[in-house]
Amino acid sequence: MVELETSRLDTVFHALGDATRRKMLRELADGERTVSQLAEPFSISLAAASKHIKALENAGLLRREVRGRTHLCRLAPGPLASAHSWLSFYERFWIERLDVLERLLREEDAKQSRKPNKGEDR
Amino acid sequence: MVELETSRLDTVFHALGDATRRKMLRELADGERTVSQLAEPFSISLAAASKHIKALENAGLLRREVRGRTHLCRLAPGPLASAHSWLSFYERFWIERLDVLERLLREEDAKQSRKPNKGEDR
DNA sequence: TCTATATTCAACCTCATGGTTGAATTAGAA
DNA sequence: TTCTAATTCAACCATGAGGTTGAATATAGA
Repeated sequence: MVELETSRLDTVFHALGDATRRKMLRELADGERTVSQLAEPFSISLAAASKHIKALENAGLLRREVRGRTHLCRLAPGPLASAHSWLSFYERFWIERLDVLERLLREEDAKQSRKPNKGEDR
Repeated sequence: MVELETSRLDTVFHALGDATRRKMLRELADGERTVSQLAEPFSISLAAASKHIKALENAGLLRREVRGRTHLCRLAPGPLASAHSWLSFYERFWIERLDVLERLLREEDAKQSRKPNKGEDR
């Protein structure tokens, strides 16, 4: 039970580490899709697409409702929120870097305005 | 050149899809570490740890500075920001769900306060 | 210069992944 | 009932990932 969270993040990030699956998620963001609709944009077999969909389902990123012979898939955003919040821990690092960048630009700016305008009209 | 961004996300999410590497990043969040320092908490060979570190480096998540015979590693947050912002696109979906949850709880609450206090003193 | 330390390299093993194809399953439609 | 459509299953293949061990490389220190 202790490592359940960890392994969930494993499967989520693993699922996201494939462009095909990310595109499928993007598609699901626009609404429900059947398996064949999700497979259509890709030049892979239906069986391959079915495996990708199962990977998303295992990661908890997709829920399916079987309606007769078609499977209706929809986005399940929970694990995306988890991944997002995992990443948020590191937010201070990139914000810090943006701050440094901004400071440097400001200094450049100050230096420029102290100099006589050199070759720029307007 | 077109698919360069996509493949970068591939390697980033792939790198994050392994608990060992995530723990290494977490360690780097506390400061610079050498290769052996990063490897120390894990019961794997140094060569294996070296491969993990290379995976992080390939994903752009880690920069290394060779200082004599030791390699100083530090966190490179840029790709984390990219992954974070990729996920942010889906933010509305989980926020939506939280809103629904909140509404349901509020309704439950209202129902409760309309009822006579049933078995709760205070 | 010699030795010990930090790290990578190369070769190898095992298992998972992503793909294929053809058959099986299940449900709509005729 | 029979045909067709939607999907999965099973078997297979090639490749890559993560692990090992032992040798190679390069630098620090005596």
